[in-house]
Amino acid sequence: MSGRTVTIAEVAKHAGVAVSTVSYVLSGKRTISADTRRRVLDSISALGYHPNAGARALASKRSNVIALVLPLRAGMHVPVLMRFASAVVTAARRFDHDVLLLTADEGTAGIRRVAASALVDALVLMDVELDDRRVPLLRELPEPSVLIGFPAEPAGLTCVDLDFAAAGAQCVTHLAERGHEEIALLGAPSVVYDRGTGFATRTREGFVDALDDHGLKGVALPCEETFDEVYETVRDLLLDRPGLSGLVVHNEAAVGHVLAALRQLDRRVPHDVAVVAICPDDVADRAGPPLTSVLIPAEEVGREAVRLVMDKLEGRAVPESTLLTPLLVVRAST
Amino acid sequence: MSGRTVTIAEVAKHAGVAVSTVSYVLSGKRTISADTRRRVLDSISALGYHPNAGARALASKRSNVIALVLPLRAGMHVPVLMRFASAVVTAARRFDHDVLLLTADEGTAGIRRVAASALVDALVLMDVELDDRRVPLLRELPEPSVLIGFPAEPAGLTCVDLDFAAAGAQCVTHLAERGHEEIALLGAPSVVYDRGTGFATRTREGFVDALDDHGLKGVALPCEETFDEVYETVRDLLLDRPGLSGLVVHNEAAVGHVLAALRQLDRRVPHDVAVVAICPDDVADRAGPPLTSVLIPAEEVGREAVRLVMDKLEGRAVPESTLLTPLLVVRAST
DNA sequence: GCCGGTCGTCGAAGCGCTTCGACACTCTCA
DNA sequence: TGAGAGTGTCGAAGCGCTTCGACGACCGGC
Repeated sequence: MSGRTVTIAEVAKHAGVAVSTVSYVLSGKRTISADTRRRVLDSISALGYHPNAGARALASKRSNVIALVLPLRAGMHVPVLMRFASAVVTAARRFDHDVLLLTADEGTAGIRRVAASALVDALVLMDVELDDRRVPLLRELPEPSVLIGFPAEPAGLTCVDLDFAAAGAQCVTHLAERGHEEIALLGAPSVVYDRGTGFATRTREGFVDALDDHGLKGVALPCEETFDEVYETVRDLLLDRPGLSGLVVHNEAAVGHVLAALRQLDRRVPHDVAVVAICPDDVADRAGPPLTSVLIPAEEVGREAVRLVMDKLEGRAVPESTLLTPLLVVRAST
Repeated sequence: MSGRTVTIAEVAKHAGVAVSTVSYVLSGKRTISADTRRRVLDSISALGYHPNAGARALASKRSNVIALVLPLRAGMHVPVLMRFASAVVTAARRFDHDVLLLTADEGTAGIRRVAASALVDALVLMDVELDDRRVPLLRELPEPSVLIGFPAEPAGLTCVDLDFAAAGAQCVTHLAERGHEEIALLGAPSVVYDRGTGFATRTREGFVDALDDHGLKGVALPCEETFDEVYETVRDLLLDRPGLSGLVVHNEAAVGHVLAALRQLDRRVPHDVAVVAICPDDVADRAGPPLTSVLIPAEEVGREAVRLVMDKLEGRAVPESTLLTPLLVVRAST
């Protein structure tokens, strides 16, 4: 067992080989005979050896750590973000990497710091705005990076996300097929649009374009997150548009309030008003009634982001843009 | 500007001093004349020097990284957890440390790995269960650790949390003062109690004990998170206990559903039923109506956890148990 | 039976930093 | 005035690992 910390030299002595041989067994960068490998591996587990991360990073110029930059801004739905984050951590481990968590307090200085100090090999950035302050920095950084989300000018970057425009359009198509003729999109809080967060804007664009394509009447509105504000928004919407019979909700925090408001306004779902949500599956499932929804494939996006960043680390070419196809699941609300 | 990466040797040459002098300027571990310090600092910013994290860790046996172990289990309210996490990151930066994010997939192996490889100097663990598999490991690890939450047997560990028993009691006291005679606690989902998560259990104990102290009638129930289940729970509760006029809700995900259910059952808040929540301030504020609540001081807990872990790293003695006093804020619901 | 080519292993040179002991000064006080 | 006690700085020895070049041993081909 371990008294003190075990070094590669002790493993080498125990196995009766050179230090470099142990290193090559571990990295597989040179061929090693089956017999020697066995002995080394046995010594490693006998002594409980763990390579020292600092020494490894110093010698190899690779820390095997990637940064996850997660600003946690106002109006963002945290459980969704954490799905992405969690998926990134899990995927990174598959590539034998760990994840350093960076929040927004330091601004871009934190990114610069962890990159310049070689604390991390690469970066994954979340909650990307259309005009994101981090983007110019990424362009000049030698470390590879991947964005989850798209800025306004994504050329030269590597971005991955759900195709929110297609998601917005798919909701419209679904409601059109159900025979609805006038519908509305309740989107993110207005602060999120003001900030120019890509996914909110792109959903709205997809929604509006699809209205035209299907010849539907409709409107796209931002939607706040307190019950009272949601109630007012829904009430006014129904007053203004008596013909409205379908609602697309792209706001995880408000979706429960929307359903409560409809109940209070004596509209039955889906009989009087059909509701489609864009949200994670479990949020849709947990609502009353369970909601037809376009799911946000957080696990897949996170996994893909890590795959891309690893490809870049290995010097492989990657596409600038990766858009995942949305999938609409029909439940009780339409 | 930086072409390649700048080393301490280049800084030393540029400033006309020895490498060790630069190091001492940076660490402050030996006295350096004001003049020399100036020159070194100037060279550092002229060259854009950033110490290499790996080299530093190797030489000093300190990585300046702490692990944040965040399992994200079922039934936990993620936005609340992320407040803690975010507070930990911010506080760690104050001490010039970064945060490595560990999730549950690897189980205890991940903890062992990052500790043994000296990737991290210390650990902060969240979402602690009464009988937590990580606890025995922590006891044998040479690296210091702090738990956010309390296991059943916290002796020998360092734990910090809101005093949930006091929080539960404080809600009862508040309702008693308002003249309520029969009340109920709607707590976490039953899976959380089954798992033996400390905070849920301790709130319930504080609640039940306080009922006795104040001579109130009452009951403590788990509470699921879908609207339909919440609705049934609330409806049955009101049927079974016609005299019930106060509700304590300790479940961030259900609190909106509880209010919606009460509306649907034609009970006005606070006129027919008073509601006190135990949740973050903004959740309480955003509800309809805004809720009297005991706030969960996530920022303070996170900050305190980091302070404790830094004290332990410096070899200072720390209390085994740190309980933060709950604070009840009166809003429109009582 | 000798030559070139693999294969498997070794030794040593760093990677960029911290830290220890040494040393030259300058003060202070007997 | 000289011993003793600071100051401020330097040089060198690692920290534990990866990687490069070297070098036997062994192989097949002619």
